[in-house]
Amino acid sequence: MEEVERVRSFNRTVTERVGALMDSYLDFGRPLGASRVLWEVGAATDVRDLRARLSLDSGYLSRLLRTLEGEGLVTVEAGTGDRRRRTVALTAAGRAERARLDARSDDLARSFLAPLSERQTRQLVDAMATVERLLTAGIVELTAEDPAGDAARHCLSRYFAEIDERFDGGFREAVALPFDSGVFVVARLRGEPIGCGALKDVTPPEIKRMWVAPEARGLGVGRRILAELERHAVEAGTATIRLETNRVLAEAQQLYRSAGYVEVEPFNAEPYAHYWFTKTLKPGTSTNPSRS
Amino acid sequence: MEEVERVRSFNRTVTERVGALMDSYLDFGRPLGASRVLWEVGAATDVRDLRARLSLDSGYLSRLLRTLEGEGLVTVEAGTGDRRRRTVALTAAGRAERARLDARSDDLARSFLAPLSERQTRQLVDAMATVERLLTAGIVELTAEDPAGDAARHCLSRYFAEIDERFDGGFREAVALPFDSGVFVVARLRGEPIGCGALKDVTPPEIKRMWVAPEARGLGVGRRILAELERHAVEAGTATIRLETNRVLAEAQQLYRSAGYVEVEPFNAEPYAHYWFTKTLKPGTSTNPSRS
DNA sequence: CGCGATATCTGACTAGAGTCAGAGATATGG
DNA sequence: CCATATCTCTGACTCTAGTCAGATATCGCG
Repeated sequence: MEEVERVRSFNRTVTERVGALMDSYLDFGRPLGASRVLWEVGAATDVRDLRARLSLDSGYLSRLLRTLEGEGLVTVEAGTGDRRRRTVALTAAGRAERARLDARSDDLARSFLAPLSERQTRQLVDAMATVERLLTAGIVELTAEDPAGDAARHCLSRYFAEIDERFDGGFREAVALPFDSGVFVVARLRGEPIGCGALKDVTPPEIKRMWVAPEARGLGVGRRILAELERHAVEAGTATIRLETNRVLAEAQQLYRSAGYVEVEPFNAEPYAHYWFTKTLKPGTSTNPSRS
Repeated sequence: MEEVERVRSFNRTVTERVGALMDSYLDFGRPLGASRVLWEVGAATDVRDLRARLSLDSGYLSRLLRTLEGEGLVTVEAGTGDRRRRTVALTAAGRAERARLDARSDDLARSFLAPLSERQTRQLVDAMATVERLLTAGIVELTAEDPAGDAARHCLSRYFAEIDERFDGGFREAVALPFDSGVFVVARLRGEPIGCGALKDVTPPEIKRMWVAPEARGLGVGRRILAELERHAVEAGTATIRLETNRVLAEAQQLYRSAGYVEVEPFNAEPYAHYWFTKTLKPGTSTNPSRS
């Protein structure tokens, strides 16, 4: 079967089958909207946050909350501090109802697995993980952004925290060679920044600050950031690109080697580096060519 | 991640992602119901069939057809023969609209694949095929039915037609040893019979008429039918079960061998058989134990 | 305090999706 | 030919989901 046909067939089958799950899932004599709210309230939440998370109209949400309040499942009270914002909390009955919803959802997930042999179960679960991972990978977006912006600073602080933990002897930004100017690329998943990378505009340009959030690893985001930075370098007319890395970052070295970087003698005095790499760029070639 | 949690996570991610596809898919300024009808009409169809396929209320479907008729996309005419039944057909405009729908659906399937590398595309497509196959396998139902019933006769006629084509020298039912009485199991997928198998009540009992529709192969249906027949044999207190098969049915032999059947000398005069198998049943054991 | 911004709520409205009870035309068995 | 069943259609209705325009309360700031 051809690829596109395969995807369409998957969509049909899965929406039908999972749709059936969702139908039962919501079948608590309560509209779907109300169930979704009940689910999302979880711990006490601001109405404002709820609205953002479920992207509901304020009037609509208000009415849904009135319904749930009427059923004695939630309480809505003016928040502490700002008394315009109101806080929703589950009552005991609400928590019980939410637990029922949870159990029901478990049951229905189990109903997918029940008719299968153990081997088939393993296959299905593995394949589901792969599909989920790759569908998620597909919606990661890369943008060149201001390195001083919120998203960039957020990524950098998580990056520095991580390497401070992983490097032998920790990491202090002031000691490392800086990324001061050049291109800064941020990867986002559903708006949330989940990775970054920089191309420092020295001659030849250097890759710096490559990082992918732990929860987004395995999606090929690092490879895409690298390819994007290389593209910028090629556009700027560069023939060579360089980078250095620490010995504990095994996964990064693996990425660089498989992307065609070769190890060279140290070309700078980066105190946190153990390996130095270089790659000769051919115009029109990149690590992960986009397809037509 | 635990299996059930994995399935739930898959459901969330996929419904969100594929749901987005469906939203655009239906976004033709036309309600979803109308699009679904437009899609299903395809070649000319009885209104009655359409209703069954989409499981719509007759009044509702009637109204949807009026809408499409108003847009000049379909024609509804009294059928030939029975003039109560009406026949729906696409007009030229309707076919064009359907082609647009089709192209749009292709585009959106492609949008899933576009950001992925070739290797990732292959992985995704493979994993989707696996998920689809195993989710479908999960809704196959086995029931013991009257061997003279519609479903059984339907399976048997397809079975005989298939082996008539595959056997060297064809197959004639009158020449073969009969299945006259015993248990007849039918496998159904969404109500459609897609496989069968029989347990002839001789001593020891014999497996006969094992068949799975080509479109349902690879779902483990044969194995389940076999296990079900063995279960019946065990319940009837039998220690041994026998069967014979033709040399061209390689996949069947593979199934029998992997299910613990061992080849023995011919025990009957079945003219279409080349191999004879037997298996000793242990109470409480089956080929594909159901899980708690 | 007054002003503009923010957060929530209420009322009025729309559209989609579907149900249900007949009505009317047509078939089929006796 | 008649009674009964079948098929489709129309009209009247419900429920869910969601939008939009204010009304009201509260906050932060000058």
